[in-house]
Amino acid sequence: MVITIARMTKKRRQQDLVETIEKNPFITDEELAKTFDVSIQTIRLDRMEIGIPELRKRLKSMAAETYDNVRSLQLNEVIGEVIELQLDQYGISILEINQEQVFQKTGIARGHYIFAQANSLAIAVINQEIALTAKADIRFIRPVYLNERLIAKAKVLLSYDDRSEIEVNTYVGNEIVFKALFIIYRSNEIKGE
Amino acid sequence: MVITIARMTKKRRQQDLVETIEKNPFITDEELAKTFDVSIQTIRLDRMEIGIPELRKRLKSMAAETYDNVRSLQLNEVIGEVIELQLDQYGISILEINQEQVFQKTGIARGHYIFAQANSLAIAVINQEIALTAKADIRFIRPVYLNERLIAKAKVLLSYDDRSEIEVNTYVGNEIVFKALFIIYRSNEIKGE
DNA sequence: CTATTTTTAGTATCAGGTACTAATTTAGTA
DNA sequence: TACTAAATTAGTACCTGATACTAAAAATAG
Repeated sequence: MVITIARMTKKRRQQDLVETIEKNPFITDEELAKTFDVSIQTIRLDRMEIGIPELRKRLKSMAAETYDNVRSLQLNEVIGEVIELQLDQYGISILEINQEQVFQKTGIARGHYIFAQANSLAIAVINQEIALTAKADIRFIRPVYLNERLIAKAKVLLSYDDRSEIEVNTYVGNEIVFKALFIIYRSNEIKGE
Repeated sequence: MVITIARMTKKRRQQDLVETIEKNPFITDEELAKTFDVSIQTIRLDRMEIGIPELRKRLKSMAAETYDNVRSLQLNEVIGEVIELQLDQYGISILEINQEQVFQKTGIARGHYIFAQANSLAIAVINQEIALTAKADIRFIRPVYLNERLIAKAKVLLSYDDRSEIEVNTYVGNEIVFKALFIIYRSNEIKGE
């Protein structure tokens, strides 16, 4: 009896291919052939069918993105990853503090990152085209260190016609490290004080 | 009489080469040869001597930058350019709002950039190894738009042993757009509330 | 006017492909 | 079970944008 390892279907392989290349756009056809255990021609046929460009073109367009600054928009939208969101009610986001976000001498996170996480979460919770921070009271309760994972929890306390009051508490584990109270306007015209 | 167009010196050409490639990293050796009116070999010798990698390697490393998030958040070190600084007294910084810092739909600057400018200026004014924001009251007085130039002015109001109170007002022209009051600790141990 | 530097020319080779033809294998079905 | 269609593999010629190298020609300096 010959043991035959069931071959992947074409469809499945192509789906996986997309994922693999997305995950590592630097991979060559040869390497792909090895990982999927098919010939290099199959990989190339797959790429053609799906419409994935060759390695060098992928790199070029990624480089162009860097150059054009197109990409940074995405990155800068929301600081931290929103993992839970009930519009107009509450939201949770996490942010792991990395090298770039700390003072080198102390390894302590720069305050504006912690603020940015809280602020962008608060904005995200407000389900509006236009939502602008008008006022904030904030407390940094204890320093946050490199590699700590910040969990920001936002809760809408009050909602008026034109503005909302949102409380954001940020934790490392169970320990609260930061508190903020935002007043966010959502009318077309922002009213300052 | 033969009119001879003076040939560029090697040194000069190599300087220009660096600049040209920096300005447009997507240029091939062939195109470079044409623009400098030398042979492709000369361009290659030049690149070797200077240590500029070939086009494809340049693109690859640019792509890697995108991928690695090295460029990541521009909320890096100090947000804004500090143009005046009297330690423990006052400071001024300017920040021009660009595409990446605004909401695409409205062209209005995200609040955390404005905060970040103020916060990093306040930290810069405190002449200490360790200076951490403990508390802040902030008001966004009017929205700030794309291409507006923010001028943040920080003034130390009070100084205690372990902390300072700093006021930051941010202007566009003569118009105040943002106000903040920071309490910044400068002892080794930060005391939260 | 020669010695040295600089530049150009040319060839072989490489990576990572495209584009194409043809053969082989596998799977579906009458 | 045999036939057919789909899928896969093999192989070749060619492409771009290079490296690495040798050698010759031209320009410049001493």
